[in-house]
Amino acid sequence: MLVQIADRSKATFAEAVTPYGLPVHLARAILLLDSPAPMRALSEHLACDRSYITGLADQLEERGLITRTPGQDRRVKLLTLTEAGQQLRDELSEAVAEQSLVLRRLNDSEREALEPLLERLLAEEG
Amino acid sequence: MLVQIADRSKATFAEAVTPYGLPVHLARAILLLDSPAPMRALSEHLACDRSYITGLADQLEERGLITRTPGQDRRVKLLTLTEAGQQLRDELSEAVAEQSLVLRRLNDSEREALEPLLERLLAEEG
DNA sequence: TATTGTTATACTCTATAACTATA
DNA sequence: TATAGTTATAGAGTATAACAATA
Repeated sequence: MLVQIADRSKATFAEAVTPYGLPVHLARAILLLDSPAPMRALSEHLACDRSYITGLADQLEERGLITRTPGQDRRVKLLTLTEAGQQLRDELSEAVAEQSLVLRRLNDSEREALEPLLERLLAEEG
Repeated sequence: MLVQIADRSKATFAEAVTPYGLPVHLARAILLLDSPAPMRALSEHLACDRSYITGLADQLEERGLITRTPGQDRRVKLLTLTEAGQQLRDELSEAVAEQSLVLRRLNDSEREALEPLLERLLAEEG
């Protein structure tokens, strides 16, 4: 059931996001770019290789949604949302929240009951 | 969180299953073959194309785990577990249950609390 | 005509390995 | 020497399209 729900949540996310013409991973990346972040950080959050982030960043840059700016450590590149990126991020975040299964199907007290259970499931071993 | 948990559940499933030398999809197929089923049914349960099932069935057949038997409708082929397949299915099902996050991390009352919430999340629209 | 399964092929996603530039 | 990002390439996984047999 958990896997089914997660699959649906992913599908729901994809639906919420496609009107904006963005592949899922680009949308996830934008939502993660709350503040400028090194590409390495993205690769950890998205659980993928750094080389894959390069491709995502290329696409986001082509669409004018981010810029790459060098960090204090000059090996690092910070991905920073442009103004268009910021705006899109706000819209996405609203659209995703609206469609969210958890928000649509459960009321406050149910969500409060669900959360600790999920936390236990996610807790580290031991 | 749901997505994270599901990803971990999938990873856990994969770990439980690899000692048996089976790719995840073959293992899932075997577990679904509780009783002989048309390939079409598999493709729906696994949410993939029929042409992909052909490949899975080929592999399962090579390993001597299933046979293809024609159905009453002679277009249909029923996938049926061989004796070896049955046995492997039993072992798999035990191994998977043992590793399950939900069984390992939650006690009975917690599982009872979780289930109705998940059911609401999965409920059809309306 | 529509459906089941098959075949061949092509595409998408993602990782690996080798590279550069810094540290 | 180790790390961040890049590049080119390869592989896994999966779909599409055309087809044969049956309904």
